[in-house]
Amino acid sequence: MTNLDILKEKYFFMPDATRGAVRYLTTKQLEETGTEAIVTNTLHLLIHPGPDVIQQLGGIKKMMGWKGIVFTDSGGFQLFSLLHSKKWKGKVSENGATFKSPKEGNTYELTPESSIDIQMKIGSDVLVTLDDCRDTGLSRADAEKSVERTLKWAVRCKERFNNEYGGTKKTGKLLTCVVQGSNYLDLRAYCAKELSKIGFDGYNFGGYVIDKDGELVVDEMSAVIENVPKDTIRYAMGVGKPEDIVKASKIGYNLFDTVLVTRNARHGTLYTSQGVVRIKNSEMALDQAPVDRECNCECCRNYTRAYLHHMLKNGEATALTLLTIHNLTFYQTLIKGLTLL
RNA sequence: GCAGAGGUGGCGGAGCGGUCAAACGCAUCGGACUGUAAAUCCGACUCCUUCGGGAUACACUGGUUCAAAUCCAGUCCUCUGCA
Repeated sequence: MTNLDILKEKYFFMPDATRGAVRYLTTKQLEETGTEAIVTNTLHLLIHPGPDVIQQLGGIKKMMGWKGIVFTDSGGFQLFSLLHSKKWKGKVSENGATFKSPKEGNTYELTPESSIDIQMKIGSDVLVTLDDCRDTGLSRADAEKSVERTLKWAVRCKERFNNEYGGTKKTGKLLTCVVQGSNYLDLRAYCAKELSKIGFDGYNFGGYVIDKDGELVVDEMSAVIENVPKDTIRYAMGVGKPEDIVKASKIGYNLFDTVLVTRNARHGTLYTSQGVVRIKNSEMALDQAPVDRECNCECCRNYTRAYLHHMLKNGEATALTLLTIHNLTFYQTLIKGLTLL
């Protein structure tokens, strides 16, 4: 059994392996970036390949050949981004959500209980309670509703985890919750306190982490940290740009994930010790330097900016792999350099 | 050499009298991306501009018209059938 207590003792950056794979990386390449934990997604894995299939295959870790830590995000964020925004057909109610997958048309139900069941079948190490995630700029009334629902669902998740599976004692797994409250500091504090009364292994900052100007919502994040027990996981979900991870770490968060690392790599925005480098820009065409002179990843050890520029602009998938390796290595190096804990 | 089709912005390709600085695609040049429906999306792409506009533009040269990428004549090129 993996020693999960380490999650409370140091900083981690988790790349998103939404469907059970960090896009364009093999599990070996993923390990070589210094990654120790990943996040997979309950809702995506529910649809494909389905929790029963994963269970029959021995769980996500066996499927992936991954020896590190696996988080499962509960699907709360997807209920927001796909259902509330009406990109998918479905509805969210007090009991949970029902929705149709747009490709196959199958109907699914995601409730606090089923979310836990699915996460158990996936075989994750750290589960996340289903939450009612909303957009920023929410009205007070809607924010209150979201908090109340998130609290009720958290209770139901914990009961399911304990009653059905025997909790951490029996499973060795951890259960973390999500704090909502939008931009209302008192609601954030209230939600954090109430969740603390219930008791979880970790308290995750949920909702949107940047405001409309792209600034990290540090006040909201602080309001949560101040009302949560010490010696727990403090996961800033969706954070963020390198400078925002540094900011969040100073507030007291120790665990991060963001799609920016891998998505931006694919889109040609690279993080380096000298700042952002846009590899697709024309000035890179003859640049024989590595992406980052201070980086020792496979990409920077072996390839020039010019070569990567050429490959990415011309659709060679190898570039997506190499650039993802670089960005993720940069993040893991950054996270290992954080020393406040 | 007869017959037919055609020459449009970096390329492909619409338009066939005015609302055309010219659809759409590609290429090019920027930008965005924050618990991933994303190898995606957005913008720019003749020149100048005090951002209101202004000046040149649809092979070339003339012409018809208030008005031409669009109609007419000639010139130069290209492609396809027949010899």
